[in-house]
Amino acid sequence: MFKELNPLLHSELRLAVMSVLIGVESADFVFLRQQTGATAGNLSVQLDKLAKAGYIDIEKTFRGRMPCTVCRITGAGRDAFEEYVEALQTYIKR
Amino acid sequence: MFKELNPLLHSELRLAVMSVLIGVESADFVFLRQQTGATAGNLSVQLDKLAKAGYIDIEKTFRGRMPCTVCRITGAGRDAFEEYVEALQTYIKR
DNA sequence: TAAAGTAGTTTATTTTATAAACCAAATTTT
DNA sequence: AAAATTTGGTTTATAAAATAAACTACTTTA
Repeated sequence: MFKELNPLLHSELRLAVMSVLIGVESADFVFLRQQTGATAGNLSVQLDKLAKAGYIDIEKTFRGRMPCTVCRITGAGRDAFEEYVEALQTYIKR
Repeated sequence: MFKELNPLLHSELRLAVMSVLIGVESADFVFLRQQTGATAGNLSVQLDKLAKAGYIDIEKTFRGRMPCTVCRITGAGRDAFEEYVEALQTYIKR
């Protein structure tokens, strides 16, 4: 009847992040913050969770001496997102 | 960019309940349990939340001497569900 | 009449989401 | 040039949420 919703993606902020990342080659912390409207603390925590799940890669570099966090979606992330959207359809399609 | 997801509907079980109720005139506790696969405790709590939000009406009657809880979606519930689905589109449509 | 099942509710626990507080470096103000 | 502010984050604390476990009350079955 209803497919299970991956709890890692069933979160407003993490879903927004994935939604941004699926459409771009990469996105840095500041860009993700702008797009999602999240606080830095919340974004930092949720990015870590996505990275630990293997859904995104996080590259921490420096631009000059300022930290710069660049994120990319992984293949597993793409798959999980697609599966999540399919599962959602079982709840919302009439 | 992203529309806010109504936190009352952004919950796997409550969303499943609403999804069932939107398609039927009414549904009792046992039917909702079957359709969603939820535990009785969890279902009871989540039904209360939906009722408190005005998204469903709960009628507690008896069938013989056994309790019987009948649920119906309200107009507000229908509206909220529709808005939630629209908000979701901003996250998942490519 | 004891055991098991039905239809739930209440309580307790674990997870989660989120904000607040913090840190280090850079920039701006006085 | 010292002090205050901003930038780009991380860590910690707290409030809210989901969920299961325990419980109640009644009924059916052995």
